[in-house]
Amino acid sequence: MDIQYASPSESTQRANRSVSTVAESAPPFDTAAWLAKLNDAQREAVEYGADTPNAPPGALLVIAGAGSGKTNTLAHRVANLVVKGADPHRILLLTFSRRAALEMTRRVTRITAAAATTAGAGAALAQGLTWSGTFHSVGARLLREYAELIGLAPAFTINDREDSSDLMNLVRHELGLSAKERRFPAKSTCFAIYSRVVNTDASLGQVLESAFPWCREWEDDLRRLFAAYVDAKQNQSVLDYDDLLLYWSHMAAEPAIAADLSARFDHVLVDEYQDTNRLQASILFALKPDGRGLTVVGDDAQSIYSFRGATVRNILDFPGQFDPPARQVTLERNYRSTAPILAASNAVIELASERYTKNLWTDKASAQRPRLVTVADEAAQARYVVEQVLEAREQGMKLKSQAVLFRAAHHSAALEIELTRRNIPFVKFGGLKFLDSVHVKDVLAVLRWAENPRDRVAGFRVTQLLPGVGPATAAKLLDEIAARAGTGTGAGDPAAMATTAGGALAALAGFSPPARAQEDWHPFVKLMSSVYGRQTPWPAEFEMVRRWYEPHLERNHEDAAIRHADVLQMESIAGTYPSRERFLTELTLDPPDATSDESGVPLLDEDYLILSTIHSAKGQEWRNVFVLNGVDGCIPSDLGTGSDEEIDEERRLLYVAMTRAKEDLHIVVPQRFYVHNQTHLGDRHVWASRTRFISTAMLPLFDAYAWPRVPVPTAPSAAGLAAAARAKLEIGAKLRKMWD
DNA sequence: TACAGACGCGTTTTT
DNA sequence: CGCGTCTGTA
Repeated sequence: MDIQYASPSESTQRANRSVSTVAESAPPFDTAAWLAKLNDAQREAVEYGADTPNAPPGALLVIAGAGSGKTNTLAHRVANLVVKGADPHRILLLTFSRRAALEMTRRVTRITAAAATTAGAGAALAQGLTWSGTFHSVGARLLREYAELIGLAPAFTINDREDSSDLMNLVRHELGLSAKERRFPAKSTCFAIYSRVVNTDASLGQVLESAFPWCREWEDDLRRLFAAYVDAKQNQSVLDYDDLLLYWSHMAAEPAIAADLSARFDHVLVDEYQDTNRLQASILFALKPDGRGLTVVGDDAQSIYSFRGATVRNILDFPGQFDPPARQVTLERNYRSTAPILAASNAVIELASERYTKNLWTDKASAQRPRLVTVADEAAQARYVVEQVLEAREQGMKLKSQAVLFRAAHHSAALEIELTRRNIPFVKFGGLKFLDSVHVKDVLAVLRWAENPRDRVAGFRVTQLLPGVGPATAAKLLDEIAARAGTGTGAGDPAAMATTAGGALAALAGFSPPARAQEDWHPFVKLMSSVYGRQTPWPAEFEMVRRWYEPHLERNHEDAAIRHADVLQMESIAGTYPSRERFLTELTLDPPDATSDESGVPLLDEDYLILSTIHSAKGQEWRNVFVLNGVDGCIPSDLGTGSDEEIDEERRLLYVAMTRAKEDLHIVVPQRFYVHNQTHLGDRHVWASRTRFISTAMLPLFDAYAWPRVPVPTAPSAAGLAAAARAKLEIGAKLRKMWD
């Protein structure tokens, strides 16, 4: 989808033609040339309001279909604003992931560099693009800046989902909710409910009704639990993901801060707007109430994050939020995929019950229709993919240009085994994270506790690493620390934090540990006193923590060696961050999202195949794409067929997967696959049928065949059939005899 | 109170 | 199958 720069002769012509539109005072940029290769709609999106970059007009909505050059257009818009005189420090660019943010910065740099008469100017301009990141990471940064104004400790630590569930669990125990006669919802369910209430701006009752009907009976207890959970977070100076948005939103609504906050940014640009939720929208409206300088880009056909509270209404209702309504530009020309791939993708999305954008078009002709490949089972599916991938590589297509996509992380298990067996390097995106393993979490917990002695979840975890210390002892110790270190309210200044650390340390040193922990207690106190007192500079501190952790790792895990390698890897990552706080924050907000087989992450310059969940594949593209398990039960997932909305989201998911392909698309349909423990009967296989999203009427759009291609079977002879029937009878009789 | 082992339950996608 | 929770024992 990259839009190439115009050849010199072409750009000169275009430049001459539009030179009259460029103001006399235009900076030394070949302005027209670098916009020449954009199509009309893209150019409209890029140039809207750019002539008055410091007094921007009302909001802009760009509906950008898959492969329509969305990233490129947004990057050009940012570059153009900067070129026209906008201050890059005052541009806020919100993207979906850290990866997307980096990509955007890279492109803006390249574009401005290409446009600038001197390359140095372009680089300098883009380096000024300092406010670029996810909602959560930008929120964290702003909150640290304004922390003292809003009664937050600037050294707050951030809980990831696991940590948040753990805290929810601690609170649940304290309230005695775990000892109910009827089973109370699990900690992760409680947290999911809480998170949904926060993100969708709905009441607890509504959320329970619509998304967790089986928990309705617990509404009162849940409300009590959530209140206590919020208290606990505040006492411990801990924020969860949702708080980063929630505090930001409330801060932006506070008149005293709102003016300052919104005056900081002349332009706010948001990518993937279809996947934002109510809370995020409220932040935007608070930042730019009249819409001036606000640009959002997205595609309602690619909305796939409603499970996270995202609502497609955000993008659909966006224009009407402002008076006059937002300007709307639609990008419908696809630069990525061939016409047959696009035709099939369009057909899939066309059957959605609600659609808003028009069909995409392209002029990339190709004779190759997308393939719909039927294979016997998951093993055959893995073999098919491997063979096709290798064949494509033989013909010069790098592994990196090929990707295998799937609905759920575990769908790639069989393939991963086959790839490992055949020594094909791969990197997997999505699914279990590096950070989810216990040993990594253990080490991080020590660092988090060091950063914030009031962080109860961290302390709880760390203390129990010692032999002979369980939940009861840990709780006792943490109570003493809390008593001596005070609560988090009103905290914030370094002196208070020092008091907290001092109190925590005194409690640790004065604690009489259980007999079994005697020996380990002193080294433990020594470690904590060093980290609390910041006696060891970062990143040497990490090494110290690691050395302390090693014997505990050894004792608690059979496979300590493998885990130890992970810890060492983390240590090298730690070295690239300037401080403990930055390391912790960024690791929590932007965890490394790729895992690979045990041989370790391939070096960046090596060639490797991409495996990815469809969700993680968003925004990416490859020449050759395989979609695994194109069967009902996987796409759509069995778990996502409750309502029409859910089914539509599953359909969009398939659409997103298909539109990642540039040249060749394979949808693989195993006829049989195993379902684990779905019934009391244990594992069993089920006969699968093609995904409902590819109807029989759509089959002509595909090249449908079975693999391996078998020769047309010859009819068995009558004599042969008779013999076979006889054999079957005899075997049956033998088996029955075993039990006579 | 800690911990090992039994048991039973659910099981997607992610900042 | 893998995880979390429960039970029994030291």
